[in-house]
Amino acid sequence: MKLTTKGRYAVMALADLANFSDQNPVSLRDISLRQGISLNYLEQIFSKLKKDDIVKSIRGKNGGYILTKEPSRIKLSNIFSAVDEKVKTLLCKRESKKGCNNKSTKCITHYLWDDLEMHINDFFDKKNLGDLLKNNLETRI
Amino acid sequence: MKLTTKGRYAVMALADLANFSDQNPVSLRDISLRQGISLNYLEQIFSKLKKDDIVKSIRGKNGGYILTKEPSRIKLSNIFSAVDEKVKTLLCKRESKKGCNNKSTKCITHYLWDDLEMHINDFFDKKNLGDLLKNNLETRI
DNA sequence: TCTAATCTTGACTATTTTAGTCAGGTATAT
DNA sequence: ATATACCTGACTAAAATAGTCAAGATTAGA
Repeated sequence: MKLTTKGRYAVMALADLANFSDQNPVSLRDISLRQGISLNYLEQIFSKLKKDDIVKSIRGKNGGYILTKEPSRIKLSNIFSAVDEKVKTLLCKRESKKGCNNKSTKCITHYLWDDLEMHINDFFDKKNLGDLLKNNLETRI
Repeated sequence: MKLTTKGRYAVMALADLANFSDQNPVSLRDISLRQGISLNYLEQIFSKLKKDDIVKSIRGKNGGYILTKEPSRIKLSNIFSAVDEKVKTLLCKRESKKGCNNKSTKCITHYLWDDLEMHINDFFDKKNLGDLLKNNLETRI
């Protein structure tokens, strides 16, 4: 089980965005330089964030991105789902064969996996970008 | 983020083992047939489970595997760590560059990932094979 | 109006991981 | 003896990851 860089980068980039945008949009180029993430990759990530209405874009010179809402109103679960970072529990492929996914008899790990999935989603649902920024401020010197 | 089949299969196989071993060892061939998991793959998995002392083996005819302890004493976290199913949080590779992993300044997502890792490990630490068997008995018809 | 900075889009690709397979062994009950 | 198990290591196809690359569309400012 692993977390991918896409979700991580998305969070880092949005945190950067929140930090550096005072009214003015922030360009991906700046984020790329500050966070050490490839510009092209950031473009991919931001197109998804935009589609899910987490950021909005301003084109042309001096353009860039800004958050559509306050950091405290952006849940991490929103960010992850935007960039397809989700918990996949590898559903049993044996539905027809052994009756998992069949009302009466689920395979023994079925509920366990469901349970974990809820647990993790819950975790990300409770944290927002604002928490992260605050926390980072406290723990940094 | 996803869970792999290896951990899932390990749990299923061990549950099967617990169900069908009344003193006698259970062969992988039987587990393979009952659970629909490839025999060769099971062999790989069980060699790891054995190395971590979760099962022991009896070779030769009428041989097989048995649990080394009661199901209630086998934590799921033990099983997963045995088969290398672990939470990998993709540590930032930028240690030297930006100072993550450096005492004073961790990158903004660092604590978040640590936190999640603990959260998940905790989840698996609290559940054991016995719970799973009991639960399965209740929910099945 | 030109141009540089910026977003936009889609196709492409190398690497790694996953989920196994395959081949050949060793041990032991009967 | 021999069939039934475990044991081990190398191999591999498919998928996911982590990007790169190329060509365009928009717009601020000179």
